[in-house]
Amino acid sequence: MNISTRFPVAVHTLILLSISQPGTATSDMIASSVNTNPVVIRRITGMLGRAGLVEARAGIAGARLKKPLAEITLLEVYKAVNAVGEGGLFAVHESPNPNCEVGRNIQAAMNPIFISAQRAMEQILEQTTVADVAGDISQLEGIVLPDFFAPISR
Amino acid sequence: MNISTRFPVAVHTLILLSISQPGTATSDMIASSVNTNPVVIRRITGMLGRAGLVEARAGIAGARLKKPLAEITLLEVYKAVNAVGEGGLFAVHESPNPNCEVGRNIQAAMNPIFISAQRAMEQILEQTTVADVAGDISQLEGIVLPDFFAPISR
DNA sequence: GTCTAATGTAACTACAATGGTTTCACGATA
DNA sequence: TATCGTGAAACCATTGTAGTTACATTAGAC
Repeated sequence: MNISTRFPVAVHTLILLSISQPGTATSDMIASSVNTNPVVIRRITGMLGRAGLVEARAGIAGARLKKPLAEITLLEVYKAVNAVGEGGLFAVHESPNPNCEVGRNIQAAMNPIFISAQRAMEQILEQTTVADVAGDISQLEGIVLPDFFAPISR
Repeated sequence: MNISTRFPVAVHTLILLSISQPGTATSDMIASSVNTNPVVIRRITGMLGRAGLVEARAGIAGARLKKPLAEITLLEVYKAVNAVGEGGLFAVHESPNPNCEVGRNIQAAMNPIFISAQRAMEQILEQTTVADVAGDISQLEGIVLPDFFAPISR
């Protein structure tokens, strides 16, 4: 499995909110840029709102940023939209056999590794702000990229 | 979402294979230590076999390790069981609007960050071998852990 | 005050991945 | 030959995601 697209969509949304004139970035407009349904956008702005990153009120067109993009790290966005569920990035197999030497210790032995692996990933996200991503977009604008739509490879 | 339990189950399985007398670690026996169904174990040993980590043949009880645990990194196991699917750890929202300045660049701007975040996580897994986990289990054995079954917290 | 537009939210659907289960053919060995 | 174990297919329940419809509520324009 992979991490929810809510995360990149939320970043996309925040950038649109920052570069749009107040009141113009409606969920309809954002949805057409993201290429999804307006309700999906509202769900995400709702989560961003509960995390204190934006302020959106019923009836008022367009959400408002509560912080400049330079003060919003990707990690904050990732956590705001609950990009990885409860229990962390790695799942563990529940209730292994306590009568087996391996079964009764495997979780305690692996948990620290899972935690540090997840933390290493999140630290990268913490080092980048949404403003950095927006800056990259400015730089990219007008430049032809040969592998523009290339999927993430490992 | 989170990473498949196939990963910890595969590590569990490899450790059992290494400490068991040849021919005794059947999928039934492993399943009872993991607390799952034997077919689930066979699915995983099949993937480990295709990755060259174990050798399992129909009719012969118990798979055989093809490498000592000290030469198997957690990253190899993680890749063997396809712990994160195709396209990488992070999903991207497909086909954003190419007529929007943000839409047509968001993927190119975020991909490098996604790749390095994923790589940071995988590097942690690469630094640990299955033998390290088995060693931790030996050390833990007999020691009472207060939060033994504590879930991963973030 | 009324109308329009936009949001928040609930409910439903389709889809994919996971993990559990049953079943059966086939190989190995006593 | 009988038994045991594996490989593989098929099926199912559960879960998370994303898309969609529908509707109540609110703000602002007229």
